[in-house]
Amino acid sequence: MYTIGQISAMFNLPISTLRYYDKEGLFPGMKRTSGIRQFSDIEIEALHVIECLKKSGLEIKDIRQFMFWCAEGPATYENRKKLFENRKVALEAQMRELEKNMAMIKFKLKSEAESNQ
Amino acid sequence: MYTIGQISAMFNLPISTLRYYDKEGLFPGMKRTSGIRQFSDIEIEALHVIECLKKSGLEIKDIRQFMFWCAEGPATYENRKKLFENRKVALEAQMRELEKNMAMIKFKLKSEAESNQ
DNA sequence: ATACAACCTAAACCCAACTTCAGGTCAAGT
DNA sequence: ACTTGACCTGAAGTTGGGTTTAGGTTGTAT
Repeated sequence: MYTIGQISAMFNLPISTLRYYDKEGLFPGMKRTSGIRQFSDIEIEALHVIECLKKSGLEIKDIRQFMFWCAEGPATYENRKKLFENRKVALEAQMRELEKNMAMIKFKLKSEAESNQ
Repeated sequence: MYTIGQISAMFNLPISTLRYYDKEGLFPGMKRTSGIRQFSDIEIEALHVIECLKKSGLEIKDIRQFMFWCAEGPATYENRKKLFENRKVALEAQMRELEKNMAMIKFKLKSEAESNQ
C-alpha cells in the first residue's frame, strides 16, 4: 500500500493530477483509510495502463470506461479486447504519421543546411 | 492563387482554423485583395510545414517564430536548422514511446484474449 | 499539547487551440 | 434592385486536461 505522495514520486506525476484522475473515476475500486487514499498494486497497474492509453490518444472519459469494464469482470472481455485492438490501429496510424513527418524534417534539415552554403 | 475556401478543402481544415492560423501570424507575408486572403504556393508550403511541426509537438507560437525566421531570410538559417534538429530528436523520442506503448497494447490484447478462454 | 508534514475537499482558475456568434462587405447572377 | 454565397472582423464561448487556492483533517515526533 502506498500514499498519494509515494505514487506521485514513483510515476513522476503531480499529486494534483492523481487526485484529478481519481475524481474522474480512473481508480474505481480504490480504498481509503480515514479519508486517505490507499494506492495498491491494482492502482499502480491502472496507472501504467492509463499512461499507455493516454499516449495512444484516448481521452480520460474513455479510459474511465475501460477501468469500469475492468472492475466489472469477465462480462466485458470483448469490449476491452476491442478497445485494445482499436488502440493498436490508432498507434500504427500514429507511427506512419511520425515516419512521414520524420522524412519531411530530415528533408528540411538537409535543405536548410544546403541553402546555408 | 487560392481562396480560403479552396485551401480549406485542399487541406481538409476548417476555414475558422485557417483564419485562426493567420491571426496567430503563421502566414507572415500573405497578400490580400480588397480584404480577401490570397493563398499562394508559399502559404501552401507553409501549411505543410505547419502540419508537420504541429504533429512533432511544436506549439503555435513557436511555429510562428519559425515562419518569421523564414520571412527574414538567410540570417536565420542556423536557428531554423537547430529547430529542425530539435524536432528530429523529439520525433525520435515519440517513436520510441510509441513502440513501448505498442508492446504494452499487444501484451494486453493477448492477455485479454487468454483470460477470455 | 503543540507543531509539522502530508493528507483531504470543492471550487475557481488556467492554457492551448480552436469554434461560434453577431454583424458586415462584396461580386455575380436574376 | 436584390438575393445569394463566399468572404471578412472582433469578441465570446468551448473543450480537455489539468493546476491553484483556501480552508480543513490526521498522524507522528518533540
